[in-house]
Amino acid sequence: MKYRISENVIRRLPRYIRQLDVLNAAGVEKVSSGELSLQMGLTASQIRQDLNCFGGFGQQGYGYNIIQLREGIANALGMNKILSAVVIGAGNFGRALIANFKFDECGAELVAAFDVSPEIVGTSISGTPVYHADGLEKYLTENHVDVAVLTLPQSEADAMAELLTKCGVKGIWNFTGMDLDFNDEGTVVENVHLSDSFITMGYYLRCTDEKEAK
Amino acid sequence: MKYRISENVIRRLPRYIRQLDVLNAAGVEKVSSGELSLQMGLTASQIRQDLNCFGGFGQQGYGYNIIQLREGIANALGMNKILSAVVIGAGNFGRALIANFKFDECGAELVAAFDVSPEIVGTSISGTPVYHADGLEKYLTENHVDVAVLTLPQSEADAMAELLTKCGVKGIWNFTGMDLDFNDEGTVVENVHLSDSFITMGYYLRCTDEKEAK
DNA sequence: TAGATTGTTAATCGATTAACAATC
DNA sequence: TAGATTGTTAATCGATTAACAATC
Repeated sequence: MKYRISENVIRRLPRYIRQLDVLNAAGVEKVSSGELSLQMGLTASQIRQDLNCFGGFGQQGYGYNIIQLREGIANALGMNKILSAVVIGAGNFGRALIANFKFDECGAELVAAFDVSPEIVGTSISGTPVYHADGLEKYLTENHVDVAVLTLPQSEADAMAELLTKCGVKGIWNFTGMDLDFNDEGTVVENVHLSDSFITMGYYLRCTDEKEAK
Repeated sequence: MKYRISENVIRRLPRYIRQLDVLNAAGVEKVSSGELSLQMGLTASQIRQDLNCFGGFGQQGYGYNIIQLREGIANALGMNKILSAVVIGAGNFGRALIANFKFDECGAELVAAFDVSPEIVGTSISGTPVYHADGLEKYLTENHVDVAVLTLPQSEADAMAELLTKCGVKGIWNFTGMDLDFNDEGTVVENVHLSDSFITMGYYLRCTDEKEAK
């Protein structure tokens, strides 16, 4: 870590990892910033700048070794330090994440889910036990949990966020559709707004249509 | 539309809409850029710049009328022109979107879902009929579909994307976790990478921890 | 009118791109 | 060595912020 790395750079790092994984799976061993730039739609300059925020992953005249670079970026992101995670709210969306989201590929381990519905409390989803939300506080004091995935109704989001921070949860992956802001605390909140994503797509889509209509 | 509006601005517009909805629900009638800036963690300057990409929504000495501004932004985003959408792949994730995603609040209407699993083909999920994927091409030629929500395995993503563009689908909301790039076509692709979001959160989380450890 | 707040221009800041010397 | 490509500095570009005149 040189000095402050901009959020733009950080948010590009997972993309590099994905592309490197694709190349690696294809049996490629090395890649140059020029090649990567074509594959990813970035400039070679930007790629070299980004990667140099961390350290000399490359080698002049050769390029970047894919496995080494992949590992370097993952380390820079801290992905080698596994985070424990719980899902709170096992509705449609929560269950989809439990069943399909690759926590392990993101440097995390899903250890439990919590809900209030008697139909699923006590069951397990894809190997993850579902406990009653009443026992959450006790669970959090007895087990170290880094991240909570919030997939419950907005009406309960604020109270839950408070409980979580109180119990030492340091990250909230927030799917409630309602921004949670803890500006001055040590809690990291990642607000996911799928609707924003859809609406933005709609905007560009309608733009394109207009252009074509002319 | 003045000239080219930057993507940064466009991606902030849905956030404004959300905040305005919160204020409106609370019975508030007007808001100033200064108030909004505090609520949203932006600068008042930036808010005024953003809103002026479109037109004089505000009134000097008064601020912005919430309902009017809300409508103005929605119009700028084209949300009044309803898009028809289909979900392709009704696995856990697809079903969660069908059941829970508010297409109508995003200027769209979900008209059908497609899958191959005999257990769900022929059923309907939250009022959305699920058809067999074999009939997709025919369906698309007979019904105008603007947007396809892609929630199927990566292995099928490329072929499906090709079919969709061939049949005139203009937007792909891509949840496959694999980037689809149609640089030089009229198709708009919005790649959603939940893993990128999680990994980024993890990075900031671990940073915070390190700082606190000192 | 006086006060408030916008719309808009100018200044600053940061991010991206270009260039090139270092070096494998 | 000659060629390729990085690491890094300098130049450019765009986005954010500050300032203030216009005006409700």
